[in-house]
Amino acid sequence: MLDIRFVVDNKEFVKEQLSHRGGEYPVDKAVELELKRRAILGEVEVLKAKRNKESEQVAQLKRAKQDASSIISEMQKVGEQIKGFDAQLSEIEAELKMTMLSIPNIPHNTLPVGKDDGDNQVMRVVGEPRNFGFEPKPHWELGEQLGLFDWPRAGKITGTRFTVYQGLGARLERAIISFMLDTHIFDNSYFEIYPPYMVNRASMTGTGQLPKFEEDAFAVKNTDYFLVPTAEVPVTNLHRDEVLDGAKLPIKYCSYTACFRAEAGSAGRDTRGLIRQHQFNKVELVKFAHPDNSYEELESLTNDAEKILQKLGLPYRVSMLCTGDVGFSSAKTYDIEVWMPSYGRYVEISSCSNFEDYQARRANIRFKDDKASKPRFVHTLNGSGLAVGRTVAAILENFQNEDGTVTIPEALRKYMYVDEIK
RNA sequence: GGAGAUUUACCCAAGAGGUCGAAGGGGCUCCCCUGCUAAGGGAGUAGUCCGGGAAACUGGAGCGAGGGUUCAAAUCCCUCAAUCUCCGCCA
Repeated sequence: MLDIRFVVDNKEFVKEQLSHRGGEYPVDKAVELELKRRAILGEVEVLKAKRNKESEQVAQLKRAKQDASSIISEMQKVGEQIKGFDAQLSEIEAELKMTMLSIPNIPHNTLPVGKDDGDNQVMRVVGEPRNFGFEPKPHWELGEQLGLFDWPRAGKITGTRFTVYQGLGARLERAIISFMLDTHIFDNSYFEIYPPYMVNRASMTGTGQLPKFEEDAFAVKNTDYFLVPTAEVPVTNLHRDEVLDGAKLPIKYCSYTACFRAEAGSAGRDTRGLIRQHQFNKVELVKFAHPDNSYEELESLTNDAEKILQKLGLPYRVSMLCTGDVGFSSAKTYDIEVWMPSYGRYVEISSCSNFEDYQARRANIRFKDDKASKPRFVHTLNGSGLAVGRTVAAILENFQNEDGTVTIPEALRKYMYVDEIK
């Protein structure tokens, strides 16, 4: 969430910046509520100060065994007034909070102004799509022929958009998870976290999935828990309501989890293969950074994620999302897209974002440079490093051979114990 | 799932409806004292959030969380959460 004081003091600027996202946001309403809140707060606090003083008088009179009934009856009336103001205040504060939660982050000024993904800016293209010299197969066909996946039975035991991996398919998925984690731990110096797959409502709100996007999440019946849509949620919330030591920033975490998404708005899209699933694996990178250098940290986080594709030898490109395409909580996002022959285009495999203090304010994650200084909000960043299922798809498709076999990239062989899938 | 206990500041911990933003330890910071160390003596040590103010300063909130009772709540009542012990069940 944005800083309400900043919004009050810079209302027109905020509205102008948010207009680049397209869409309407209740900035005026938030400002109005905040001003009302301050006015009532001023009144009620005068009354409370009076009550505190007079109650002190009562205590003294009682100790001296004197009569205090006139003050008490007067304070009864004051108490009623306070109660009325407090009720108004909590109503306004609740409404203000909901309003602020529905206002997205201000896009960073380096973003191209644009409407949708057509206006994103390609930063670099690495590697070249291979010239096959034969008709390449999509990964779902290869996977079926090689016995890596069992979608009919996945449908039977669970439903659509779920996958049963088996044999070398299961091993490939597991190998990629280990390879990604090891790269980030040993090459890139991240600290590994293995969190719960369910989180409570406060965590989902802290990172911005709630209240606006509740229909995208799976809720666990008879509880107030949600299945994690990404490790970003549990890992970022590790430090919710904490004050971190500024000297320890940046804190760098990597985390493997399964991820669960309802894909509510995606009916009919990517129905075949591994691209869009209700349950998928992902290795996530999360950073808690100092505001002074969070944009450098965004560059290095993106490079860390790219390193996976480089080591695997997969062709990819990196784009900066435009103002109309950047996510709700993000100030700046780079998408990393891998070449997917069956789609004949690049497909998103990682999304690396700097949320600045937007998430940190929601989740109340602060730091102090030293003991004497005031706590400030950290900048939070995250990015996939990478989505595992889509990596499996990319490997199968990009490294397939004419005879239907798939060559395992060098970097994965020590995790796979075989050089090819046949 | 059942029963009981606990939750107070950096840590441990005392706390009666009014004198409590909170005794007492420990730790930490500074000072004194001894050749150094150990020991001893003294002083300091509530952070945080929301207001007002140019500032000095000042008002309010804050004892696990949220409600309630009361002129007044760490203290009484209710709901919830976490931790511990025992029982049950289980990988």
